[in-house]
Amino acid sequence: MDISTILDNIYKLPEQSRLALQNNVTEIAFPKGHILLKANKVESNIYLIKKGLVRAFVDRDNEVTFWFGKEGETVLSMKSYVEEQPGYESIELLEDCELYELKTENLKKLFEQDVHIANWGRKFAEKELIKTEERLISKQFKNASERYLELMKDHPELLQRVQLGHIASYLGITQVSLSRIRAELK
Amino acid sequence: MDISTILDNIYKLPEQSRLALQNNVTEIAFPKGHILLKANKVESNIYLIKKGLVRAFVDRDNEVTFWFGKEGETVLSMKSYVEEQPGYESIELLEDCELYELKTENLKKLFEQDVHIANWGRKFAEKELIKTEERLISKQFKNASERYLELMKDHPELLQRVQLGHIASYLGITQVSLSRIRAELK
DNA sequence: TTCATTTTTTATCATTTGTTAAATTTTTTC
DNA sequence: GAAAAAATTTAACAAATGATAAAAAATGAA
Repeated sequence: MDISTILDNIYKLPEQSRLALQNNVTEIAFPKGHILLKANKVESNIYLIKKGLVRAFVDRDNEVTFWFGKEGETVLSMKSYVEEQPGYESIELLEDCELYELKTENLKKLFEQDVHIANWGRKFAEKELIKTEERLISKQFKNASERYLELMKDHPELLQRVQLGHIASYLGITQVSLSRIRAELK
Repeated sequence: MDISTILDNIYKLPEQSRLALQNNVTEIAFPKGHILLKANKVESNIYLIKKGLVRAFVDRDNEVTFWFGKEGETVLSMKSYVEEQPGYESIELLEDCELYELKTENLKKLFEQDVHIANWGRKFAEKELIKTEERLISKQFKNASERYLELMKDHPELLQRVQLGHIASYLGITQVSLSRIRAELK
């Protein structure tokens, strides 16, 4: 996926602003299994996914996956990005990935200088906010089985690309529960 | 709570930009029980809470409260604000409220014209996003009892101001479950 | 391919949360 | 302040999900 397509999908930018952003982007690739961002660390880059799949997870006694990112999506340590504080999540590559890397520091300078880029950043946060809020509501309304069916409907490709343990974690249930649910649906 | 304090708490604005925002704000009051924003409707205003308490809820077969807003917080129909589409939530006043009203249309013009205000809007969305993401993670890590204790710790005043049925809904459990949890904690 | 490792499923039992109904307490209204 | 209404708690049982262990299936390495 092309960098200009990714940027414009978030918010359509005037050519000049989009180029200003693109000029700060470098391409980089990592293999499956690589840890791109680490929890409890102030991260200084964000990434846009050109190709591949990643997951965000929090690791306390057990490990909880709470986000998947694929082509066109933005990978960042939310607390680092917003508050310049150590983040709660780690990002692991679930497939070999090609990424566009962008230094948070440079992005923040652009936010101050260019109203279009500031609005691009605003739209990015707003869209993520809606997605997160909808998931929170879905979690409160629906049982595990309904959430699984919803995920199958909205993101069927994830079922092909992600192992079920991570899917279960994302749905907020154990892998054993997910197996049971899948068996009941047959 | 003063409008300039509320605005600056989200993101410190230069005097001129802050005044541009303030000039678009009008004060308005509604009594407890009033429905400020309605689900399935494109809402054209957002509100900043000067005084009082509100809840956001989704109403399908049962009613789920997923957000409380108090002094200094921003009330909006997220889908209306971001996508100009009918929102999923209604907002009910849990106390008599004094509000600052701001037309979304005017705010969006300011976003295009003033880079500081655009960054104010960006920061607002980013901060809400972190709060929402932390709640989603909390819901996946913690059981009902732990979430109740967390709420008591982080927002003890809510327990005084909100009836337990709404708290239970916010925690994602039934009122009966919450009563049981409270009894066990004694 | 074959063996080892990892992932997924199945089974059993324990725990948590939901449902319904009734009792109790608190709040509101007259 | 008394009666009515609303909110909260308690109780008993049902349903959903978790925990643990073992079996089966899929994947990866030699």
